Amino acid sequence: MLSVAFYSRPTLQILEDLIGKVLIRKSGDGLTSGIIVEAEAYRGQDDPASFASRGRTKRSEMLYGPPARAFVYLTYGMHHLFNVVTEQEGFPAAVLIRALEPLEGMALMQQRRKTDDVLNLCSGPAKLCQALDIDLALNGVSVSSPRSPLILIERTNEDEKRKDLAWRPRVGIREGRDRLWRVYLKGSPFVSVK
DNA sequence: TAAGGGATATGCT
DNA sequence: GCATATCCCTTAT
Repeated sequence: MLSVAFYSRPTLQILEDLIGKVLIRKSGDGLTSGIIVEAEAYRGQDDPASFASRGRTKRSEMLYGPPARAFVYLTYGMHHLFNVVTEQEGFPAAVLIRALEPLEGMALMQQRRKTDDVLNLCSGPAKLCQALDIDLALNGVSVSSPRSPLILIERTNEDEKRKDLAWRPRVGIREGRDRLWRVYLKGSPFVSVK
């Protein structure tokens, strides 16, 4: 499992390192997991895309907290977004997980997403929250505790065997209009933005 | 391409 | 208080 130290480093470094890691969600109705193929960084009050750019408010408070905690919020009134808090307590920063390659619990994901299309299960920040049943109830939970319902780990050999990936993790960097720090796994069909 | 929907922050009164 | 604009999206068209 990725340690607190992993999340205490500079956010852009963490951002890149998270590509290829596995996000695991344990819930009452089963286990679901996926390989991170796209993510995006928000760091500091000077980042105009970050909640923190508009000061320390109730909504941005989690960003200022200690690293290795989940920051979940609702956007557009209906979609949950999942971030991992990074850097030292007091410095507002996080990485938004934007897309996963589904790994385990495929049937459960299909049921929650109401589709059988594997490419449509986790190819977006709100889609993956729906597929993994991530909502506000998980806001603030640790992602580096063995007992947590939400953890991140290195890919294991078992995963490699199961997936037999054709591509190797190579990170691409996308510079959007105002989102400068988005990375994705090159060649993956599971990224959210084509 | 647009509509759907709720929480948040801001700017009034 | 209340009104309004905005928000890191998805689905259906």
